[in-house]
Amino acid sequence: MDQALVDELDADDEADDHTLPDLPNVEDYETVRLRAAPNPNGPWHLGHARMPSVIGTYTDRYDGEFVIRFDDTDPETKRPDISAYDAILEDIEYLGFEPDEVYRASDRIETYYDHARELIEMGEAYTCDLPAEEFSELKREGTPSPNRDKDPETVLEEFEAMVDGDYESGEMVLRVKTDIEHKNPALRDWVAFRMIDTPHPREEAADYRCWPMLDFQSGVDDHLVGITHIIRGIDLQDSAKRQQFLYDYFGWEYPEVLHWGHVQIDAYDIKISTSTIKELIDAGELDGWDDPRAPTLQSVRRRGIHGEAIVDSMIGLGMSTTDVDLAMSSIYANNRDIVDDEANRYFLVRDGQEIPVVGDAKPEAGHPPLHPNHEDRGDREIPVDDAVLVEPDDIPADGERIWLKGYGCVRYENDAFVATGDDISVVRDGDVGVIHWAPADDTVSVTMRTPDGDVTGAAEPAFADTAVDEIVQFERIGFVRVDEHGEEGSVVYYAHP
RNA sequence: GCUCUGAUGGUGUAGUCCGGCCAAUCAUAUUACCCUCUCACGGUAAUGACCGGGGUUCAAAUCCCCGUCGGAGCACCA
Repeated sequence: MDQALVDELDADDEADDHTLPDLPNVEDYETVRLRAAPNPNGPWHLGHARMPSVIGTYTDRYDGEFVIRFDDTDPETKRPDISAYDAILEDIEYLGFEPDEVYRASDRIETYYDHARELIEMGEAYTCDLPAEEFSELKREGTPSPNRDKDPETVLEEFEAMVDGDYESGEMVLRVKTDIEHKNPALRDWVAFRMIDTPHPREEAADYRCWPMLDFQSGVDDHLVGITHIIRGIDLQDSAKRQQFLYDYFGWEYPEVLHWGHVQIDAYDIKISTSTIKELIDAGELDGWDDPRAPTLQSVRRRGIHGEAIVDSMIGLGMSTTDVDLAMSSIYANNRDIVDDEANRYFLVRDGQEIPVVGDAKPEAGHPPLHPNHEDRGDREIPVDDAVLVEPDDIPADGERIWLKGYGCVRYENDAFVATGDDISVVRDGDVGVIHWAPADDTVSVTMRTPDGDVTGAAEPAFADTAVDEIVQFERIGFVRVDEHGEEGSVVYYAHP
């Protein structure tokens, strides 16, 4: 490799490195450790890809470590879906990252209990049996709960009763003492543990009734697991401030923390939320998480979009705290970059109209190339017997010529194509348009599943040679992923133009 | 009501900390043209933005103030 090329590559690397801002104070830590903390309530939608994309990119940059922690501490309202744990890990793998460690909060309940006990002994937490609305009222006016001054022994006793499941849901909580007059009401004496009657779906955790809230669980874990930088959404803006009280009591250093806004994706009719998608699947309006109409990672994966294309787009969003709209066209452009060179070309005729081909100048077959930029890959062979299929919109006016790509020029006369014998110069001169086509016989029937619904068509015979999982381009239509070659025909998933 | 937080073209982003090199970067999008037996790829060009108003300054996207608009939290959700 010559020096100029090396320099150029280095320059490229550098440019890539700086698409995301540097993390703060990385030099203060031996190893940068980042975590994604998903709630496993379903497979991921497109928006979820941002966290692993950014974290994975940072871990690569700093040679750090990537931790996944399932924050599955609400068996009821955010009930985990038992199959989602693996589905999410697969989604991460699809995006091209491999977590160094995987935790489940529901495995670590005893640890949270231990820290709660410690906190109680320090006198910094109290059990509170006030109904939620009543406490909320007091909090608004900055009045402490009457339970706030209980002595630690009583608190500990009552907390152990919580742990033992002696209370019903709603009867008792453990609150962290913060500052009941804090100017930000969101920080006043927040709940650390509450009772939940519904058993956790994971067998290992099914016996617990006393569950930590996110701010407690996540705060304790981030420290214990050695997270150096926390990246999270603006919905958790106040979390760090809440958890800071905990860190102060325990004498811990709070990790660096960054926030970002929400991501919306254009181009989908469906609302991008796990629960909405789940409802649509349950109602039978979507075939599953990988339905091409679903805004999920499983869906775009099946459509042949590389995880890398998604990661690139996510990185392009940067780290701003404002809400952002991600255009699918950005993902498509990235993907086209990746697949165009490799994707061989084929013809698919949708809604084909059969038109006889006549004339002495009629070739026996068409031979379009597999790839216009790679002659070495050779040609396809499309035999023509008596007729071809073309798309209705492509049929020229009576008396006009059209070029059947890879085959030759024909004139449309009396509902038939008459071979003219013209050479390619008629196309180069701009007199004649070029269209794709298929033979009338021997085609492969194809169902193309798209985000806008299914389309059927007939593909040229050579399409049968493609492999399942291969990305090909149907000329003048777009890129598709071959999903299945079945008895009834083939199924492809449409990626993008 | 209280508390955070933000605002650069259609979209995303750089620049904002440390004012001048910013008549504002890059990508995407759209539109033309070139290339081409695809409406792909590649190439060229065009389009298009500093939320508003004051102030400080020789000089403001950048600093200050006031508005406007947006997002978030004040859950026994994550």
